[in-house]
Amino acid sequence: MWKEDKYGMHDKMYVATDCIIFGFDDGILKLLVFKRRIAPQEGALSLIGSFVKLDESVTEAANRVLEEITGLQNVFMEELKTYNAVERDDGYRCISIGQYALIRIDEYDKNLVEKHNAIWYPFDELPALVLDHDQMVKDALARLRRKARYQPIGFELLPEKFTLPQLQILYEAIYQKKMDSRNFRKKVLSFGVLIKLEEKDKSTSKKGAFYYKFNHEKYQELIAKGINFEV
Amino acid sequence: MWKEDKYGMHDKMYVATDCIIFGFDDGILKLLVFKRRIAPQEGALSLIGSFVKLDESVTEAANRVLEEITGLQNVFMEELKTYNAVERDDGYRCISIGQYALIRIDEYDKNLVEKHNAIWYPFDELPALVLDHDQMVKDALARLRRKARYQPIGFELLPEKFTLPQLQILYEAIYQKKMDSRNFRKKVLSFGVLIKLEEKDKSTSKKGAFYYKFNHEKYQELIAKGINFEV
DNA sequence: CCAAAAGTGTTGAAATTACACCCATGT
DNA sequence: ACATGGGTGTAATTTCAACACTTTTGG
Repeated sequence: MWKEDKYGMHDKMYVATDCIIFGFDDGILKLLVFKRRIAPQEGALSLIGSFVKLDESVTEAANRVLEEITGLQNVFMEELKTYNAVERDDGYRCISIGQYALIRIDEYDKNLVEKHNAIWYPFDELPALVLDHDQMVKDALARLRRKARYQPIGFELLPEKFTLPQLQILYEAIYQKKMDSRNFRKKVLSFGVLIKLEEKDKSTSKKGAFYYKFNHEKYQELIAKGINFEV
Repeated sequence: MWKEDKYGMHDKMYVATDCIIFGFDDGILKLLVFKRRIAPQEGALSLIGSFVKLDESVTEAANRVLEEITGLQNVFMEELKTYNAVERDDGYRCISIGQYALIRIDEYDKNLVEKHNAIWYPFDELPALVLDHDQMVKDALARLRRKARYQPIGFELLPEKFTLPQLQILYEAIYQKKMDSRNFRKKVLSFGVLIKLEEKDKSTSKKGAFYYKFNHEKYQELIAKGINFEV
């Protein structure tokens, strides 16, 4: 099943990956969690995860579960850190690699999510999760906040077309503080990675707000030059 | 040997950790690498690492090898990322967790280092390393640069007592660029986490430079308040 | 007395913050 | 006509970057 094992004298263990899946909906940051249907811990909430198989990388494993549950591919996902305490899992020695993902909540497949007993929870209503998953969520949120300072990853959480008020609300949700709309616009537009569209979103006001989209090419250029995207 | 294994149907693999060990000596950033004494790849250079045992955490494993080779405990060490490509190691499926460490090069145990066939290499003379260890070094350096921007980890590389010119040379080595000494001092001192000592270091000039030490308590206070240490 | 490194202030530019009103439109 | 959210500019403050000379002292 696998090639010769030259390290036979050493210990092997399970390697798992757990996904901290962020979404943004209705002005609120949400997390996709999973309600166990079977014992042990039936009904308990956990992150979505999987054991890593011998013939897949950790990233592949995470993408596999993510697609199973949301139907989405090519989601923004990044390694957070490993959770490797000896006693973290009472099944057997198992380390888990936390990965956080940002998904566009308008794109995921509702049926799949329901079928897998997964639920979007607003962050501030999040109940306790199994094992060390609470810590993972805490770490992921801290990472998201830090990361959003120097890379415009906020866009990963928004639909293809979004308005500046939406973007601002997202950043306010991430940082948990109000921002000044004039300064926010000035800053965001100064990066030069937003393309203003003709179309307006009239769903939240009479006047309507212009849609923008993210200019990925321009962004790559700037990253290459080492530009700082702090908001 | 271990409690009941409830996950028997899943794959197990080796988990290793590799340490990217930074030192600072003679105004130069250096890396501690290890020359293999036995086949395969006799004479090849690699990072210092170990398999993780069932009864130790990854951090414990890394501290274990680090102490074995340098004699040091309580070294600054932090997880970098995992290296988990399916084919990264030709021995067997094995993921490695990279950890980078900063050590005070005046404190390590020279005899131990020699005994283990380890060598301090200046960064810009570093030859190729085995497996994906080159990538690990590259990632670690990038992380060090980023991290040094918002946390004063530079101090971890210096002796207990250090002078401002030394500190500046270190930062210049990390960022590979000259800095203005007036601006550098102004900035560093403005953080308020340095304590000026009476004593002077006369080893590099007739006039002598005042020693400083790092105020850990004050630093913790500031971290708690969320202060930014960008240099 | 002089070479060599340590130490020190000021000024202009740039970035950041604070702040308040008009606009467009569906009802 | 009015309520609602969208959109805009300016002035004060703070931060950052550039810049050159004096001090100390061992040899």
